[in-house]
Amino acid sequence: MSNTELSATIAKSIRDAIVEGRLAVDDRLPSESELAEQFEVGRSTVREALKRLAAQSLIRTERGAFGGAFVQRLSYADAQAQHVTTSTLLLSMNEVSFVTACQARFALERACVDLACAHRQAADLADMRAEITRQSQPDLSDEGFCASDVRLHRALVDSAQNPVLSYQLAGAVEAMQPLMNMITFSDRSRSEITRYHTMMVDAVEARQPPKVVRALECLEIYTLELGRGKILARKQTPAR
Amino acid sequence: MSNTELSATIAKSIRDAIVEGRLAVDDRLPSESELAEQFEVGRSTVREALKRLAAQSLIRTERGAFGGAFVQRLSYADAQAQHVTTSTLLLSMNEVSFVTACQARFALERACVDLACAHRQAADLADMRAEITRQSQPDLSDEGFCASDVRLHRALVDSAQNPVLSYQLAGAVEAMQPLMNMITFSDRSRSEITRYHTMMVDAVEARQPPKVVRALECLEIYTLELGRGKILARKQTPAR
DNA sequence: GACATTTAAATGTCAGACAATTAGAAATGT
DNA sequence: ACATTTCTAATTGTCTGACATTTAAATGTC
Repeated sequence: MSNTELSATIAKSIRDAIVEGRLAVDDRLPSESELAEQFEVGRSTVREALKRLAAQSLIRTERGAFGGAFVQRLSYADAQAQHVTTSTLLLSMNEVSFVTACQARFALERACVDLACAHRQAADLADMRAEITRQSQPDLSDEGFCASDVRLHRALVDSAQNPVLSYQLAGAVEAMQPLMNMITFSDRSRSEITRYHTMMVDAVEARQPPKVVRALECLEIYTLELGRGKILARKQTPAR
Repeated sequence: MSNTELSATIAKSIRDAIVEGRLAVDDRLPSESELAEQFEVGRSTVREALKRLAAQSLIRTERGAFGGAFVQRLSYADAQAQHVTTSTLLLSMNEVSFVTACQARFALERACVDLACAHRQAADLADMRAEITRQSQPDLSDEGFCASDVRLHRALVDSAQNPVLSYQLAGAVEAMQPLMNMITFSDRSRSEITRYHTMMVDAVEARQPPKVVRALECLEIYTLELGRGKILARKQTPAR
């Protein structure tokens, strides 16, 4: 306790006030000088605390007269961005096997199948079909293929029309992209994947959850197969 | 672009270096003074940037000679803590209906059923049964009941033996707790919930995924029913 | 060789200054 | 009366220099 830095303590104090609702969205915090007085610290210490909160999208700051720090409404987009960053780093900095990550990813994705079949709109289907078309272009780079893959799965998740679910799943799916980028896709594997994608979207359109699940399972098995040969020598501690 | 603060730019620059692997785990960053020179800014600006990174658990700082800022390995625990905070705030600061949140939560939880049945250990079952026993104590407070509920579901998720899945799901489940805490549990509803919990654990022990799913569905329906009457007047913007 | 002391490097904190930004008030012009 | 410009005050952003604190390593002492 004695070792804790003041700026961390102050950040925690303010964060608690926000989490517990004592500070509501768009409320203005006291100015930096006032906070410095209240907490009996220097202004720079307060500023470090505020930067910590800003890094978590808990506050935003505005300059000028009547500016200051305001409690920020955490948007789905911000929350998802943070989730993606965290998940990506977690995967890249720990010895996570390709199998474990893949298993988790597809298990999670299956979570949206029932709702997707129930609530999918024409626009969702169009989005997904558009990505499948893009994936069939022969001049698409590997990165482009992976990016399109992510967008397709993202569209599947969104078709459940549940923003909370989208936030959770899209984060998980996007975090897998760097791992997928390690795989080079031959013409053959591309067409195989696209075939499963088509199966999947057809089943969503037909509102047949078990068929969607089956397509996803095919994809999972095939992805694992593609990843198997791949050297899983991860790069997180390259030398020494 | 012209409006971006220097400390944010510097933080982004270092964050990119970490994400792209140019800085590996436990690498030491240059000292604050050296960074200040390199980026041609004052030391306080560098410090604000470092605090932003520290808030995301991307670095840790050590004091004293040969101290400094080190790239930190993001642990599952840290990642999950961040996920819980983010998810909780997302739910508390946006107009998310109880139904939407509940739907997402149970859809996600179903994602671990197959793996849980396949890989559950005796210890997992023991953990879950222990929580059920605790929930049957009549002198347990509502908060205690909810906390035990979270631990039970957490144990279910962990029994899949997939840390990536645990991280994702545990975050989602824990984030729902504040919403659940709004419900007061009568003796009758407690015993009803405990009954479903027992069904669920029995099915996991018997390795019968469909039965687990059915128990979870019962729980979801019953939870929704309990939440329905509840005033869903959310507190995020109490008075204007 | 074991223990105590000193030293140097680094972060943590503070105070004071100034620049940049911005909304609103005041002044000015028509 | 209204529009435009200028001024003003509040606030964040940045820099500088100072000092306190912490810590590992170097040095000294027995």
